[in-house]
Amino acid sequence: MSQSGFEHHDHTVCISGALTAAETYCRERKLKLTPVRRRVLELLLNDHKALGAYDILAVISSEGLGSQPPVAYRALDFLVTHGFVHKIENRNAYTACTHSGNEHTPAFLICTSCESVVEAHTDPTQGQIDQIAKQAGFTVQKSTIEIEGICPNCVETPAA
Amino acid sequence: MSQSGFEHHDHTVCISGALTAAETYCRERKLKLTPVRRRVLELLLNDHKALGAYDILAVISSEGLGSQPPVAYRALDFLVTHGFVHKIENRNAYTACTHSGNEHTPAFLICTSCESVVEAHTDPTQGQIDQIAKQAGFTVQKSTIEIEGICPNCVETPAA
DNA sequence: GCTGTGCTTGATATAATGTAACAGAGCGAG
DNA sequence: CTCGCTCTGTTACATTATATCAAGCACAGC
Repeated sequence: MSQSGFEHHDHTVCISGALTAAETYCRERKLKLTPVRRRVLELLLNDHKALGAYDILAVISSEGLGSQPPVAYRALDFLVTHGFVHKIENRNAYTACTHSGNEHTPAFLICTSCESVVEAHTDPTQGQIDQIAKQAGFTVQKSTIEIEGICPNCVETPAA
Repeated sequence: MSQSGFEHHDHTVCISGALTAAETYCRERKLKLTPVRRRVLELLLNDHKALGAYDILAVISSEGLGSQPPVAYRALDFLVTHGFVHKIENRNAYTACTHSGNEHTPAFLICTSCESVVEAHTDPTQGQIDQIAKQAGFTVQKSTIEIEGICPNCVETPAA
């Protein structure tokens, strides 16, 4: 992984790293990374895009892992709750967390051309948001930061 | 209006100000602030909360202004396109813009207790987001910033 | 005044996204 | 071995959003 997140990288490392991190995390807390849950996480790790719940359902269903919407939504709930996956609100879609394990305030860069999603990070104690909240006497529980635009790859060669 | 946005204020001024601003804007550009569109804007101005499209539809329908979903969605599209209304993605709901007319990068403070929504503002040239985007070579088109938490009124008296 | 053009609305149907609720399966603790 | 827990299977439904085509309406130009 590099600084920007849009560069080429050894993606098999991305996947296996995140999977083993998830396995470790679950083992430590006696959570069950069941076949459905694991498979959904794998699917989302497969590339840095956001998949809709029904896209995911279509795949796991074709693999005999459950064919009804609740199966997909339950797996996603689990993965989101434990921080393995984030929901991209403005797409109604889900993407694997690329910083598993850490507490974080993610900010997503979403390319409107190739639909790549990169998870960046803000320092919550540094930003304007925190200032604004403080000034307003507002206690922050959760931040959703989603930035749409054109990624460096698509500036050069649209829809890479 | 004050700095934080959660204080009491003369809300009739809020409403009439935003409405006349919208009227002026439309007159200048020969846009049509038709009865449905105007009424939807009014509804959203009525209080600083986010309303779902079907909440809005229920009201306008009861007033004889159109009873099918596309009526509400079209009015909302118009209002969003021209910046009179913003969509709150994590609620699938809509709220009136309280800074009509200005180009802006809004950040929403959403109280999970009373569901109030306050529109704050970031300086896009100042924040971490801009830095992150620059570093990644990412061209920003649109930002979605939604902060959930507890507003100052609800800290004192829950669910005010 | 007519007429054509473009935008707005009306209306039907359907797609996409998300949940409630309950029954059954599997597994570990006692 | 059985109780209790979590996870899964399944049915049914709720909510959010859009595609499509027909009809109205206003204004520009003739």
